[in-house]
Amino acid sequence: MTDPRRARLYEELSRESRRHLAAYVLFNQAVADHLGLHPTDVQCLSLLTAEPGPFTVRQIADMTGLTTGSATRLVDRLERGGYVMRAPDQEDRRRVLVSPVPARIARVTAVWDDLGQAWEELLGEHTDDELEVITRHMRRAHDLSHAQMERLRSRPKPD
Amino acid sequence: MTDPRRARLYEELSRESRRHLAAYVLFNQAVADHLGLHPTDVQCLSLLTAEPGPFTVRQIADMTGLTTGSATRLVDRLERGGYVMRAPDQEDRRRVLVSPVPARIARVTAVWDDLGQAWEELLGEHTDDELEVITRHMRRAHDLSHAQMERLRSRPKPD
DNA sequence: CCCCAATCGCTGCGCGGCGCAGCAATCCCG
DNA sequence: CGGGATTGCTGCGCCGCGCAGCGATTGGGG
Repeated sequence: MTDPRRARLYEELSRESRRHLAAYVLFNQAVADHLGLHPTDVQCLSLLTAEPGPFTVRQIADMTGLTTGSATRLVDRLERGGYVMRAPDQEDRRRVLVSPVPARIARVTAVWDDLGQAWEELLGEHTDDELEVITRHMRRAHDLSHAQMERLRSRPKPD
Repeated sequence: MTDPRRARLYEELSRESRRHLAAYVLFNQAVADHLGLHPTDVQCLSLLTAEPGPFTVRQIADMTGLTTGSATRLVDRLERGGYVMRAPDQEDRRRVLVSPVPARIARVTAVWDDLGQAWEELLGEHTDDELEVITRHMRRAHDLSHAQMERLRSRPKPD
């Protein structure tokens, strides 16, 4: 059951995961400082560009974990900065479709691409199989985090 | 050079990484809400428990990316909540050593351990080699993020 | 031995992101 | 056609955060 070697592997992965995530938070903050934005804004742009298609304000709120009110303010900032555009949805006139502005977004992706090369060097040392293993783990970790988060939200708080 | 299959693997890993990181941020926030803390506080506790030994306020500031002033306030909150203890450093009386309070920290780790089981199930489907691949990737990604962050900080801002 | 620069942690101050509650507009369904 | 649900927006207050400055302490150079 508790193979000490496996336990050690788990422990180490846990540790590295925390450090990795902490580093990401710091890195995200550095990018935000560099661009004169807020970490939330950069995070939002990352999500907007990760998947295609315009998003509604509500979708952005759900993705970032803020309320619709704060999401409105977030889109306000991004729109004022020229990073996104608002457009009314003809199908449902209550909705507002938010689309990234490629020309402006390029300033952000330029920072990412700058590291992209270093990233590719890092990934280049992996075989196809290894990359798939990592990717699969990411996806499953994402699904698990998501499920646990929802479970956590629908549970009575201690205190 | 640009093997389309490799390019697709990179693309997919990039996408999953973003989603994974976004999910972590949301999950971290959910944990914070659940405990009545702030995401920063939870993040700090995660780092405090990831590595042993007391930390100075400055170390905490560096780890979390905030200023020493904000780190002081952070430690204030954690101390008021009973999660950490302050202790003067005899060797250097300017410093203050911050140590986690295990009994109180247990409330946080309890939340994590609750998912720990699901995590082990997830990890259990991997072979030892695969786990090492993932761990190694995490570590190298951490190192790269850290290096890129420092490079980003010591560079002139656009605008 | 003393003096001065550097470091550490703490504290007012103001900014601004955020949640909350309420709003009008719009859609959906009976 | 009417009532409830949904969407996005807006005051309001809270509070985390960076900034600048403070005293205390340390280490090093003259």
